[in-house]
Amino acid sequence: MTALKKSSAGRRKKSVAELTEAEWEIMRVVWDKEPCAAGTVQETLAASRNWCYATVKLTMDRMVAKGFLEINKIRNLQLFRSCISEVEARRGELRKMLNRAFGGTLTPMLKFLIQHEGLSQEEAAELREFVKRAELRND
Amino acid sequence: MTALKKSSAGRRKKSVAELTEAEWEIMRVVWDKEPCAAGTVQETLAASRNWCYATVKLTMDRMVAKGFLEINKIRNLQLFRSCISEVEARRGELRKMLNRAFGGTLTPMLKFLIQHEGLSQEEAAELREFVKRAELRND
DNA sequence: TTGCATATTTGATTTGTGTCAAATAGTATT
DNA sequence: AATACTATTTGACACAAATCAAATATGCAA
Repeated sequence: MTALKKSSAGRRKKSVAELTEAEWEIMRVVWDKEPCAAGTVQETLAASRNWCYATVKLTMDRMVAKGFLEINKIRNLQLFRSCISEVEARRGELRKMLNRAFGGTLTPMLKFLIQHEGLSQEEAAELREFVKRAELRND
Repeated sequence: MTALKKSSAGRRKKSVAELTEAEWEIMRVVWDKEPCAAGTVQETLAASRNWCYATVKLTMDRMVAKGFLEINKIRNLQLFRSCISEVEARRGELRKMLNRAFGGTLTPMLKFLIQHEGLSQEEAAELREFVKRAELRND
């Protein structure tokens, strides 16, 4: 069936996180700089997104409520850090996509990639390399 | 870089569609039964989603506004048909996921699959088969 | 202790999605 | 034409996300 592994032995709380686009942007900065203040995130994103401080801060507060971030307060300063890993976030995104567009299993997506997304020879070779390595690991 | 092919020669209008979950559900029925009436879609989905007719109809009307569906009217009956293919919708979903979670390129995702999603030996073999076939086609 | 300079919180607005109930309109049947 | 259906349209409402401007609070420096 080539489905994504649903759940293995030791299950973490909610390993399938679903972030919005804005949340992804913020998370990337947090993963990179945590622990960090909202102002730091806002400044870091200033180049690409013209968000004012209040916007970033409020969004981050909401992310705390959702369990994506947590705050560690030092005097008047709130330092944020992530509660979900990039792996979990990626897994969530991937799973959502697979469920929506490919019936939840991997095989149809791979087929799609090859049939419709024009995997070039080099890309295909690269993919094959990955597969080989995966097989070795599983031996 | 193993990026998704951005755009080839003959470009259709907007081949990167982004559907909501509800829209996906409706689209699946439309692709399967088009041309079809809103009532048909509502009835078909009745088993899984308890939506009343007006909900489905309004959502479909909004999808027309977005260019996902079109209406062909016969007397008092509106027959809907899709304006985007399943391939386009899948591509949109895939691209969105790649952009958000993997920097927009395929390679990191494949790596992720193998490293974190536990591709089994059979799955890996299956994948390798696909790759091989893809290579043959590209020769 | 008086203020400036941050950091934080609040209150609001806008937009989009999900969801209907109710009002209309059109067709078909007596 | 009057009735009974079915299809369509309209007018909400709730909620979540994105987005700020403005009001507050706090800490440091003169």
